[in-house]
Amino acid sequence: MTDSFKLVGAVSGFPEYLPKQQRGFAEAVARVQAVYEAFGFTPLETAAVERAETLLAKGIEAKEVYGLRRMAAEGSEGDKDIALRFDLTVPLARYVVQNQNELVFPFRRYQVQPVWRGERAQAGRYRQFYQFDIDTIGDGALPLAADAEVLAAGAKALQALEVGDFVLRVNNRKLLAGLLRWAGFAGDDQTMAIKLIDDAEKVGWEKTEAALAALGSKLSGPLVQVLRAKEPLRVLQEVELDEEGRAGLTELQQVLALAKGMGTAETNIRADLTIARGLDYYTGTVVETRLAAAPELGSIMSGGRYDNLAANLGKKPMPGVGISIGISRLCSWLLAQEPYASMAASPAAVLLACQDETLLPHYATVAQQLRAAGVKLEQTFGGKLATQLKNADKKGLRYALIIGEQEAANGTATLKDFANGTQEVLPLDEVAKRVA
RNA sequence: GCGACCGUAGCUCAGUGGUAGAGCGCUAGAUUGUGGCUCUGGAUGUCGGGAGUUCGAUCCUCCUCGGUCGCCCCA
Repeated sequence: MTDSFKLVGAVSGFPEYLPKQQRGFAEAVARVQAVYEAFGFTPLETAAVERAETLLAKGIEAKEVYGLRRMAAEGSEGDKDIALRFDLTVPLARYVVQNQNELVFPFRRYQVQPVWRGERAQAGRYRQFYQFDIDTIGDGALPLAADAEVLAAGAKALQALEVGDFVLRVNNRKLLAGLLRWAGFAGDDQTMAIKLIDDAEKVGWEKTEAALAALGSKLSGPLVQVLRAKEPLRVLQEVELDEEGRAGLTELQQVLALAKGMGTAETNIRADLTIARGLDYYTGTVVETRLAAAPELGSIMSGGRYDNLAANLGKKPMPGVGISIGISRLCSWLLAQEPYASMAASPAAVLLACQDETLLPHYATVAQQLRAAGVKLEQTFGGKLATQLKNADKKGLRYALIIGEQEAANGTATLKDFANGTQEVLPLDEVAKRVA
């Protein structure tokens, strides 16, 4: 150990995995990726940083955004307008506007990258975390079917992850706005009311109803009844909505019907008028998702329709719709579940042990032959055999190959199976077949 | 950014105003080419850092740094 640098702990809120967990995370990512590619979403990565101006354009709180500068930057010396992205949607909007002549619309992309937020770290809440997003961006117009498609793809992704029961709770901002106007909220009061509704599950509906009344609604009681109704779409027939509200209702009904038509199970999706979403760029469909097995995680997949996000950056309207899986937070629970929990720390299936260091040239040949035959094989180069085997078992390798003087001389190997403790001596060219 | 709690072995933690312990892990052996189980032995600590009180502080006080949880916000 050198003393040429000072070793200090990892920074809180910037999680790092152990090998086994990292493989679990990679597995989760691969499963989601496979689903999204089946829908034709194409992979994309964007830069970790954006211009601060771009990030802050949408009324995001500046205190949550990390700025970037060189340690020794002086005065007006560059880089001070650069900041780390806090989500993947805003960078996507910028990317699409910038490359609109090269892209084919509607543009479907998936993106799994870290984002950064300047908050205090807590359980399942990090300052650096991965999001796994899909979005579809239209050129001028984007049909409602695109909303349904991202919901259906997201639901399939969660199934592929084997998260158990879950529900996509879908609402529509236009409908919610109409409903709030019906209840007497307009302008800033409407924004406040949305925040109150967003908080309701945490603080309780009684308090929320009182707060809504205090905010000036004569209809806070009926409003809460409608919001919480078991079958909100039926109850809404009784409410006299304005034109925008009715349009939102129609959109919501269509999106649900289309998503089900695209294969989303009846039990995995439903209308929920209490879903509001904090971010103010949503204009239509909004969705949050909760796991039955882990409700404490909150929403692990959320998103919605934003008709104007890209319009701020370019001239043409570029409506988009997308959902984001909070895969770091999800994994804080998921990696303790099967099949992730019993995942091996090593990707290798076979340990080629070193029984005798003078045989290393022979081992090298054997290793190459087995890898060429498709065997994932890890080698040790010395040490006690017992320790080699112990470590291989601990890392989750299924087999060990032991080759001593005698085996080397007659072209065989002892194959040990950790799963049941058995072992047998085999000709080398049968080993690959046996461990396949 | 605000509030509460916590910092003792690699990890999880116990403990006392008289300079420290358990479990797990690590390691050696029982078991001379063989892991997981069992048994026996061994190593490991600036008791987070600094200052103060005291004959003496890991323990009491203050400051500081770090962590956890809650609020805000959200994945």
